[in-house]
Amino acid sequence: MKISAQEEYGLRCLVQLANLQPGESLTLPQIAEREGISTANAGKLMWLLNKAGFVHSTRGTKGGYFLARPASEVRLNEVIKVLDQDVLNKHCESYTGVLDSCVHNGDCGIRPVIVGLHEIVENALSQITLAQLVGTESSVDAMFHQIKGIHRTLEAQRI
Amino acid sequence: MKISAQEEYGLRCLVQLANLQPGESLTLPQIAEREGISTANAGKLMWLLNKAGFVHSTRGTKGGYFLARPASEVRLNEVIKVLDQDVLNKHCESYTGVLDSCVHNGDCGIRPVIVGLHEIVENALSQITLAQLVGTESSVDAMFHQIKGIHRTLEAQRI
DNA sequence: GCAAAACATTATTTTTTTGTCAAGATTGGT
DNA sequence: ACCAATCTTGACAAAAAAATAATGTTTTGC
Repeated sequence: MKISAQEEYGLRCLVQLANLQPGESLTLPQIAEREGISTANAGKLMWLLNKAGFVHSTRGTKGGYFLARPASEVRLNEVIKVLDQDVLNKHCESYTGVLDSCVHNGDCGIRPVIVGLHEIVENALSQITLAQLVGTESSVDAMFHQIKGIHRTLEAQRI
Repeated sequence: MKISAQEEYGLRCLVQLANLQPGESLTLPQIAEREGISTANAGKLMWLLNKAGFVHSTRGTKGGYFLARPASEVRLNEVIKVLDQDVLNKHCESYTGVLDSCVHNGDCGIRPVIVGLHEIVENALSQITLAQLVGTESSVDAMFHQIKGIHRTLEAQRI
């Protein structure tokens, strides 16, 4: 179970733009160099993010990329959704009524697990905005710490 | 972000064994047929699970696979860990001190996100046992429902 | 003891995912 | 107008993951 390379590096590139001052922008070579990936690869990621409306780009000599929306209004679950098909795969889409051809219709014991994980991850990511990832001091650690504490509580109650 | 095919089908095969009565076992062709995968593929999954000590197998005409431990003592995070390398990838292993070659050392804004998701998913899976997945009525839905409710509470508090 | 049924293990092929290349299009500066 | 820097986009190559094939080993029943 993992974050795909596209998801991870796409998100990293966005964070770079979130760290810019108003009016600044970054070129593809600049972005690529900082992430240790090729310019071509960065280009594809930025193209996805551009198409989805997260960034704007200008061509020409003084061109580059910059955020299309304030960092505080960009939630991570939306970003991830664009960089890959979905936050979690849903092999059992019949659970949500989309697909009926799954061999596990009827008695699929693990379907609730897959769907439940999907919603937990989506929920956690939806609570994080790009703005929380700028600079070195992030408020993300605190949030995850609190969520983990709650999980421990659940466990103690033997749900 | 997704569960790999190996993780999903391996877990499904285990659930099949968890649904057996004491003394019963299932052959590879039986397991494969119920999951809609090839016998060879099921064989590899069961080999992994066997090597990790989750199942036992007997050869010969009356052979087959059965659980090596009570279903109530098998937690899903352990199963997933065996079927893939880890519950979530850790591109930034320098965070835990394992790898220092990551280009993002020093100012990696998304590292807490990756590590935090890792722990959330691991934590959720550790609360589910194979026993909770037998039959049609599972207690997993209820657990996830409660966790999701807590996430909503967090959101309301604007963590 | 022999044959059939079943698991064990390694190698190969296929598919999917990632990453790269190259040609085109747009802008800014001179 | 031209050139250089930049983004855009489709085709292609490499790597990883998944699935299959093939060969070997063990056990049961006769």
